[in-house]
Amino acid sequence: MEGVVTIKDVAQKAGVVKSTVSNVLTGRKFVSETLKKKVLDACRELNFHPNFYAAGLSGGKSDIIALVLESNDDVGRTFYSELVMSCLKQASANGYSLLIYYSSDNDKLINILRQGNAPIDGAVIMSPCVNDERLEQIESDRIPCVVVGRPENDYLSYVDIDNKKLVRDVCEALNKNKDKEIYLINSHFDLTISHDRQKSFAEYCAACGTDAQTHSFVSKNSDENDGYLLSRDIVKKSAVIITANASLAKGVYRAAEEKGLKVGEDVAVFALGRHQEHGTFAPKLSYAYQDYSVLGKQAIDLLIEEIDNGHSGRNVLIDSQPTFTQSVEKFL
Amino acid sequence: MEGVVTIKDVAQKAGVVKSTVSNVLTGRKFVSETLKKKVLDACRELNFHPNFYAAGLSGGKSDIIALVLESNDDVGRTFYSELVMSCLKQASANGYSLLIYYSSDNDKLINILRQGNAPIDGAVIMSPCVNDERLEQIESDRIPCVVVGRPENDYLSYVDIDNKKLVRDVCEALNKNKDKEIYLINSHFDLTISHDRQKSFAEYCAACGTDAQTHSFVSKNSDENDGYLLSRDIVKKSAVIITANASLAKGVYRAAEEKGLKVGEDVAVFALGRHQEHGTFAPKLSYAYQDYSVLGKQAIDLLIEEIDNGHSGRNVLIDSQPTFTQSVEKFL
DNA sequence: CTGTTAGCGCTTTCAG
DNA sequence: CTGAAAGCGCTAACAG
Repeated sequence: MEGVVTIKDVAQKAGVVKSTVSNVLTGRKFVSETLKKKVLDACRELNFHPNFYAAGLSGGKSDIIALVLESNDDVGRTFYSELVMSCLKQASANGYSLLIYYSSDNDKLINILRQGNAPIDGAVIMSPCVNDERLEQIESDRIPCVVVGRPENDYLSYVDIDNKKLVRDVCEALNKNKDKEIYLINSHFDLTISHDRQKSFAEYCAACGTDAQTHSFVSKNSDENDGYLLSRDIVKKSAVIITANASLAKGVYRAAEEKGLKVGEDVAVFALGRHQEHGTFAPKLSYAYQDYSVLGKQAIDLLIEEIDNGHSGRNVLIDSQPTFTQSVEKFL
Repeated sequence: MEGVVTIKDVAQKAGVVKSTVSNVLTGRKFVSETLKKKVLDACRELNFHPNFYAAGLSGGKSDIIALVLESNDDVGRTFYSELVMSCLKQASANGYSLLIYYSSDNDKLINILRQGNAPIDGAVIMSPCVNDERLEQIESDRIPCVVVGRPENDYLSYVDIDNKKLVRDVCEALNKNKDKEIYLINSHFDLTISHDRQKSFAEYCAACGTDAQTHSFVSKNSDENDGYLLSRDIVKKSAVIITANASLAKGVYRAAEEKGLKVGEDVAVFALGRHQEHGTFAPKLSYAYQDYSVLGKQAIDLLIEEIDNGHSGRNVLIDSQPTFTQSVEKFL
């Protein structure tokens, strides 16, 4: 009784033929109750478990979802770990295991997405991985994919923070009477997130009769120094400065201090992206919390939908709740 | 040029036969440089990528490591997430992807470990999953496995905190002059960790001439109430009470307060297991930090060793550094 | 409703 | 050193 137990053994034991066993197991074809029971009993007695590779080779599902992460960016552990854990939880809740690819080899990462190259039914991809034309090449025999963060390509579904709404909300909240000078210090334009924010900001400016051109800036490194340099000339009484992240905001604080302006009182500062504390801010920085748990969960849900029903073209935008604290206190 | 590109296509293009391509790709047999180049070129031109399932079916490696978690216990997210992230990092560093199974179906979890039932070269298993005789059944055709935490079975390698050393160190540190009454409030004996701690404590008692029997207790629920009930009769001046976890310690604090005893001064309290803040303790609780990052990393290392060289029977014990603070202040 | 047959794409004998 | 053929275990046509 040694060696691997195959459906052939089960078939013999149950007194049927291989395909009947297969039909019982996959449930794709009707089999009489009597035979079904015989087969199931035989499976149990022989302790049969189907071979994963063989099933996959002949077109079965793997019940595995991939999470594709690029390991180049150091974007902090807590960030990834929240996404990973929420994907894991949601995938498991739906009967899937989670296979995590974490590599800096973009080529390798992309090849995973081809049909049959990896034991997966679909993949959730962290945005940076897909800024690549090669993805387009394999469009034909690609497995279902969902991207976290809006990708440049328009043929992939995605889940993202609703950045446009966020920017609009923040602008409106901090410039209720449209009597303030409002500015956006954006991150580099390689990121689609920057485009979305810029666009929304421009729309807001248009509605206010403000010149968006002179009121928005693109930062190269998105760091404190950039924030300082770009805000130096614009910080003034009654200015609202919205930055792409907390580091840039830090620079704005410095510029304000240099001019003897009080953040929260003379000038409002708000960071659009902020996940955890990046150092301390006095007065406390207002920001929008990026909830990667929700992103992960929604991505898995959307992916499973695509696995089951094919590409829907549906995308999911998630509301990001701005937290208004000391740094905008007098502007609310 | 459509459809899936197989080695057959590559062979045709390169003007050789299938097996030659295979030999070049797997490198298991010598092939002349000229042909090798031809084949490799053909692969590149056709953008060939081997089919994962087919390779697996014929005995190839998957370069995937499984992490098997049981989802029954609510043992806090931070706990698992540290383990997951460290395994992910270490696996990736060695060219492996990490496939996470997170289920409450112990049966399903165990079947994964059979050869060919899942696309994995080996598995890291969180301890609770393996307390099961069924594992023994599949001993013959099981993939390489490493357990985090000492399993009951002696045929699996494992990585664990060195609990024996920890208990000994703590006992010695808090009872330098052997003039204190020292107690152990252990967790339930289903856990091998409790056995290890008990054993070490008994050894220490023997060396001190203390009766271990009357100085150690088994808690059923390992919660605050258990800690309170079990310690009520033993808290007294100059008592050292070591608990299995922070919840039990909380109960000891309560018992001490009830008797008007000061923790850290009249009575020492130390928690062997503690990963993060479980509420606040005043005075601050002394405890041993369980570093799951190290456990994960070591588990992966050991597993890869087994995948490469077969079962070594080697286990890894990790030092846990006790942190002595206010709750044992006057006992040091 | 059940049984036969032909592959899935790859590795691996075993002859040339 | 290279080529033909067998088969891994399963599913999916198709014929009974």
